[in-house]
This record gives sequence, C-alpha cells and structure tokens, in this order.
Amino acid sequence: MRKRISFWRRQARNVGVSLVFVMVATGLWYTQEQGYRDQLSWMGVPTWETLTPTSVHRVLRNDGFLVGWSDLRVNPLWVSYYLHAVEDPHAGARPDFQRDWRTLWPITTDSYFGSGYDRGHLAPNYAIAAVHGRVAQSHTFRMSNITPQRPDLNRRLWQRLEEVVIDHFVPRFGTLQVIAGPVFPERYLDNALNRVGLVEVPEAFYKIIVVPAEQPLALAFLMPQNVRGNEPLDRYVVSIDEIEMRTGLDFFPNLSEDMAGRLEGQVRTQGWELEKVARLPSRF
DNA sequence: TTTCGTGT
Repeated sequence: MRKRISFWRRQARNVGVSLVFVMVATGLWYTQEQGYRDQLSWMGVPTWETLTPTSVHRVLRNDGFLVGWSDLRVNPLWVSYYLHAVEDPHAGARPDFQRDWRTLWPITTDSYFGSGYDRGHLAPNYAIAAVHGRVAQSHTFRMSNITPQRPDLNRRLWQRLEEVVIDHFVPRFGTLQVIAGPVFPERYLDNALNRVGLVEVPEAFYKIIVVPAEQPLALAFLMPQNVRGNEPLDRYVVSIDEIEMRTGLDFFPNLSEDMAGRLEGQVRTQGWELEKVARLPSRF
C-alpha cells in the first residue's frame, strides 16, 4: 500500500515537472515568435474583428513576411511585410513555385493548370527579393503566398501597383509597411464552390500601404478581378475601414482609437503624388 | 530588374 502511494506521488511530481517545463518552453516560444511577428508588422499583426469561420486564420512566418492563412478559404487572408530603401535594388532569377506543407491542404505547383487564373503573388517576388534577399524571395514562391488572379489584373494593374510601391513610394518615404490580401463575396456559400483546385477564388484584392512615422500616412487600394489593366491606379483608392468591412479583419490593432480613426476612416491621398504614377504604362 | 502560362 505504501509503495502504491509513493508511486502515484512520483507520477504527480513528474507530471508537475513536465507541466512547468511545457509552460516555460511555450512562454519562451511565444515571446520569441511575438518578437518575429512584431518585426514584420506595424502596430500589431492583423486579426479578426469577430471570430467567424471565414475570418479566423493562423500565422505562417517566412523570411521577410508573414502570412495569415485560412484553412476554410484555403487562401492567405493577408500578408504583411516591410519594405525599405536599398542601395542597389535587384532580384535574382525567379525560383520555382513550391508546395507549402504547413498549409496541410495539398496545393501543388500545378494546381492552377488550365484554370484560366494566374498564380498571383501577394507578397511580391521582386520587392521582397530586392529588400530581404534570396531566401525571402524563395519564400514568396510558396503556394501559401499565392492566390488565383485574372491575368489582366496580375500582370498589368496589380503589377503596376507593385512597381509603383517599390520604385516610387519606397525611395520617397524610406520605409513602408504593406499589407495585401484577397476579398471574397459577402456570403460564403455564394462563392464556396468557386475554387481553383481547393483554393477559393477571390472577387477582389486589397493593398494597404503605410508610412510608419510619428504622423503616419496610409493609402489603400481595392482592385476587382475583372479589369483591363490600363486603368489609372487612383480609381481604386479606398479607406482602410472599407477594406476592414469587406474582409472582416482588423488591421493595426495596436493603434490608438484616435489615430485609427484618422488613419483608417478617410481617404487621404495628399503626399503620395499619385497623379505622377497612376497612369504609368504596363510593363507586360 | 519587377507578371505569368505553356504541357508532361
């Protein structure tokens, strides 16, 4: 009898030691992970306004950018990254697209074959490569960073926007925080079966650009799938509030209420000199 | 320099 009691005591102590170990390890991991996330997002990682199946996601960390991955949409709901001016911007050759095993879903590099949709980057190849280097570049080719885009959007209008960001806005402001992602129809069931393989097809895409200064500036775009590609960029400027309404996400959750109201509630294009870049021709 | 598909 005595022996049994001491056996269970020992087990209880072992469980206790294990629990403490797990808590400490989790705490260390969490602190470190939080540090990485803070380095890749200004004023907090995007989160959901309300906990709904379509807005819930988990964060995948890459070199140079974060991905908010939705297992229901089988899409990145957002990507977040900084860009800063570099001496001699250039990118190496485009690597191959890669499967990302963290998504669990089997999204392979030829899942898009014959679909009529491009494999569109959210965190862009060129800008990430130029600013964050070769490894980060390869991570932008993970299928977790890819979403179905119509060719005229991906290769023309969206590409022009990406080019303006890295070639004009980054040199002007020095450092930018960019968040980009897809927009889906309001009712999930209306679009639930509209998929490329397992990947739900968005109806539009947003890109939020912030100058993270004492007095921050923000500019946000919302572009639909069906464009010709030569439209002026400033036609698609919207407020961050509008993107939050359309996506169910909360951007920059650590912003003070006061600052959030000023930055997110209205469209302010002063300071961006949009008129100079809105009509630059397509490269492709 | 910056987007991709192509078909196996």
